[in-house]
Amino acid sequence: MQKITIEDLAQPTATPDKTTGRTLILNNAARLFRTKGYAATSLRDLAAACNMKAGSIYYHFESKDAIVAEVLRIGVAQVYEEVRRVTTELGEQASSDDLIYAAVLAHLKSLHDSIDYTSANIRIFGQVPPEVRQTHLPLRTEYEGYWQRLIEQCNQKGAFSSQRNLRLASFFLLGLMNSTLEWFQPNKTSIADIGLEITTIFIHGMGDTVNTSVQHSQ
Amino acid sequence: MQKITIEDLAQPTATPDKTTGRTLILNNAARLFRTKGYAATSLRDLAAACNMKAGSIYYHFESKDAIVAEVLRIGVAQVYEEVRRVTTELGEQASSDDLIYAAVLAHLKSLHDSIDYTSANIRIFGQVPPEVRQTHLPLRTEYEGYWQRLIEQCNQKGAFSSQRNLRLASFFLLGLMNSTLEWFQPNKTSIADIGLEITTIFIHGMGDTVNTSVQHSQ
DNA sequence: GTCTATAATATGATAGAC
DNA sequence: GTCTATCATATTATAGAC
Repeated sequence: MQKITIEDLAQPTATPDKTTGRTLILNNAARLFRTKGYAATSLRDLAAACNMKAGSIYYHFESKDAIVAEVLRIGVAQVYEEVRRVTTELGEQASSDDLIYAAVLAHLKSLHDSIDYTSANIRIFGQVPPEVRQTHLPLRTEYEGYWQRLIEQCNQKGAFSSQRNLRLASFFLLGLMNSTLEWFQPNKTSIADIGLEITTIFIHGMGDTVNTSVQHSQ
Repeated sequence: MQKITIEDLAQPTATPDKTTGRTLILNNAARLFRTKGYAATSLRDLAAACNMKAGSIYYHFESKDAIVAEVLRIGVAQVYEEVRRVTTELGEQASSDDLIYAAVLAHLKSLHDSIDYTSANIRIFGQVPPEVRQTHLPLRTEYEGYWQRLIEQCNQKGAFSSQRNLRLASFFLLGLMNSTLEWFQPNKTSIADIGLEITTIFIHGMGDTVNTSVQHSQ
């Protein structure tokens, strides 16, 4: 569980800082949706944040719904791609501890690297117009399924007690990781430390008397 | 960990079904805020759900902010009171396993009993006007502190490895429990089973080879 | 305790100049 | 690619009848 460090996680799909029209609008939209909510973010607010006027936005997007749909998509796609990348890189023969730790760290790092998009996704998913939500749902479900299969793979390697409910376990782990968006403070504990703590508790629990889970895989 | 069952948890402060003015407005407001968000819920929507006209709401509340402030307060207070009640009832000499299981079950049951209020609280907290949020924050922080002290008590009884970060642990447990609001389906797994699974994983982890955590405390 | 009517303002979206 | 101006509609909140 020490092979992958936070420096090893590249950022091929990280949010670009480009200040051109479309990307600028999306970045500001993600931030405003996250902080103010979907309905409370007016196109005048958004335009002002981009140093534009409201009418100009319609050159780049056909509607407010089109903007929020793209913000939602990016919020999942960034994380999904990164988690898939590091787990694929580890390969089939990796240990369960290594797989889970790498996936947890990739999810957490990506989540906080693109925090405006990922936090907006989680916060406003339930608020967007039903058509937008229905269009977005399959991508969410697909990513949840990716984690379910990851947990099942680890189970088949004998990593878990047969008493555990695997469907619940993947919901627990995702919910736990995503909740970091609401309380994480960079100056208190690093993402790498939080990832290690989450992995350790998930596999061994709070009461584990083994020295640490890091030494576990050595 | 078998002493407390889901039937033992009374509901002294559960949301009343009264259809009188003020309570009717609050119940409908909680439901609409939860499903549509804060800004997207208009006072016309709310009045229509109460079979009223928009103007009539101002007889019961002085503003939309006053309504949402009360919805937020109830969302935390219901859960807080119930968790405090069952942990106080168990007393100081209870085992760590019993304490955590009872608190987890009380939190989960209360969360889903008053789901419109609790889910609204979690979903719209970040969207309400800053003054409302600041007024509500101390109650949230106090409840989080209650869990931190509970975890610390269990730690002093020797329940946890000294390697674990107790501050993170309470955030993990709260985030994990609250995430059930987004995916819980009553026909798949009961709240009691989810509570047992959460407690077991939190204390012993997914890889625990002990038969079950229930037999643990016998 | 609920109604109607209305004031004052904000919203998403469009049309057409530059 | 951005602007101004505007349409049609929706919003919170108030005043006063019943």
